[in-house]
Amino acid sequence: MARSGRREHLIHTAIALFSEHGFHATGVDMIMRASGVSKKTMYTYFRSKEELVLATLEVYDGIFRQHFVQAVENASSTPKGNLLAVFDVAQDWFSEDSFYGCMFINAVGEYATADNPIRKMSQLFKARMYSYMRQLCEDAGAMRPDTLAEELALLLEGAIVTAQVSRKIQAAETAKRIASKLIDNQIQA
Amino acid sequence: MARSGRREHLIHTAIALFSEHGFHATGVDMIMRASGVSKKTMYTYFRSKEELVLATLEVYDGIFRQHFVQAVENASSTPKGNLLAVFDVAQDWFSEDSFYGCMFINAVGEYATADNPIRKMSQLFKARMYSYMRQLCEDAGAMRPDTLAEELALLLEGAIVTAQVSRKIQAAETAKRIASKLIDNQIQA
DNA sequence: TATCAAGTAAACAGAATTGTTTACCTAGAC
DNA sequence: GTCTAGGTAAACAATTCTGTTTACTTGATA
Repeated sequence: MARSGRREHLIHTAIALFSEHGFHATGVDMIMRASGVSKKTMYTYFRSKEELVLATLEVYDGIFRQHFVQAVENASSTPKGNLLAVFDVAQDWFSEDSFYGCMFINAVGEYATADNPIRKMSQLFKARMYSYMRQLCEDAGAMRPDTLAEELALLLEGAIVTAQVSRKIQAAETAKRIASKLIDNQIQA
Repeated sequence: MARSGRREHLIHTAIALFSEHGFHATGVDMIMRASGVSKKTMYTYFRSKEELVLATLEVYDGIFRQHFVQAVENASSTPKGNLLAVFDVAQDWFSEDSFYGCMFINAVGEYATADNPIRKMSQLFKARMYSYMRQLCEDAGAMRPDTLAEELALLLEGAIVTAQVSRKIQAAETAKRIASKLIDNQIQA
């Protein structure tokens, strides 16, 4: 098959393997064998492992946020409901068998130097998530949407890491409970 | 020198290198060269790299928590003040040049499988931090110390990751502001 | 001073890493 | 059917990784 779906297939395999085993621990051989693609083909689509990592993160950014936004919007039709739904969606995420924390947080743990493009991409992802949440805050009529979004984003990060490290799925509920108070403080019913 | 400080020296070097570069990306050669110790000596103190990683995390657990508790206790003499000081101490930590996030969170990103001893050690560290904070909550006369400690621990995790990934030192202040409300809700002045 | 434990430096081994090259195959376009 | 783009499988290269071994050095001690 001369189908160009190979690149996407490689990336989807890479998402799964990088998530589970980390970036340095996942060799290109592993990815190439798992996706049933020859090494030569892999290196025609990606000039280096770093390029593959970057492409993987970029695609995953799109997939994750699209899914996230979709799920939040499905859960509620009011802006305030959406803000709370963020944490319900998070809980569903934490409950997945293939939950290994946030891929971008993990990436920064492995590529920490300030100028590293992988690091930068992770930072960008977080900035985009913040942007989305800030918009929700604004739509919900928050008095200080910037502040509220910062707070809710921080709660989400805390829940993710707690679920990942301490295996506490209910961290999502904890975060939601706090979020609820913060939201009520800024939005009059 | 037949001094047995070599083991400690190796571990301290390892703490710095693992923090900055991650675990898989840091080879034993790097650690051994950086600490001016021959490879043979290194392998007499640690039977494998995994053993070195585990010893490093164990020592760092002690160092970090001792420093943390000390700093919190120095900052305030009242239990309630201690609870808030947690986030001031965190901000100082985030401001260090050598801040690369929480070593244990990063470790779980690289060693994710449930039964991995490195993973377990990270989980234990978080449990110990929680214990400490729970004790502070109890001492401060919180109505539900378990709940409050869970909330504050989650806020701390969120601040750590936000400071690490998004380079927002002020995440500590954001967390502190939220913490302050939660504490006041559970403790009558 | 002779001894000995503990260390260094460096070679070595074997596996695994990223990346390249070579020889072969195979489905479609013509 | 033939040609060809694009693929596979596998060998190859160069480096790096963990871990071992060997030969030499040094400092404390009896």
